[in-house]
Amino acid sequence: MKLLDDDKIIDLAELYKLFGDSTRVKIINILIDKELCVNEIAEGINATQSAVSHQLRLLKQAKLVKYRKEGQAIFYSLADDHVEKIFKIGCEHIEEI
Amino acid sequence: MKLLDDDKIIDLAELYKLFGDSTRVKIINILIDKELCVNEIAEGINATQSAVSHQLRLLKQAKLVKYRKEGQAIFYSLADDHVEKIFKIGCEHIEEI
DNA sequence: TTTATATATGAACAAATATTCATATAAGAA
DNA sequence: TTCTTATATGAATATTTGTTCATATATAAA
Repeated sequence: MKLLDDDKIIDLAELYKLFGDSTRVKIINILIDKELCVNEIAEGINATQSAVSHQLRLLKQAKLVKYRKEGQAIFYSLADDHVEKIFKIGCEHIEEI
Repeated sequence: MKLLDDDKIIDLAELYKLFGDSTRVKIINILIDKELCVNEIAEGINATQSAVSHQLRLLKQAKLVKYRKEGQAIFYSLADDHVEKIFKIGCEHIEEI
């Protein structure tokens, strides 16, 4: 295993940072296997619409979630399998401690 | 996939948070496949001994690294395969964006 | 014992960040 | 158009967090 260069290290840290907040982890968790609109997410995780929207923006920027408009609603879902994979490998780790 | 309860969500976020800082990612990266003492780590990643020591304390608390004393030196290494696994799955993700 | 080396730690400071509140934008319904 | 609903966003605030600096602890060498 070679050392990553600094740019990649920073990218990697930025990626994990997004998983490093409980509101965002809740969002990712609730989006596993389904798509939900912002309000549904907010209700589902007991957070305000604003807080969820702010966090979705970060997840969207990092391409961890994708979205689809339908009327007034905007449905969010996980962007790809990697997101769930990263989530699940973390779960495995905390189960084993 | 069921929703994790709040305690697990918090544990999970705490775990990822540790991967969400470039100094710590560098430490984890440099410890893959070998053990190093604090000074070697500090030199290897261009950080001060103090900064590295502070971060090692966090990694140690979370059991992401283990250590072994030998004379004055303290050799650190990754605690288990999970750490490298989490690291590598993150690498895969950033490679693909 | 004194000196040197390796590591850890507490306090202070600066920077990053999550939430709240108010409000803006956008889309549909009346 | 006006009203309602859904979402986004900017500013302010409070909290968290990483680094630095100084110093403490511990081990080995002289």
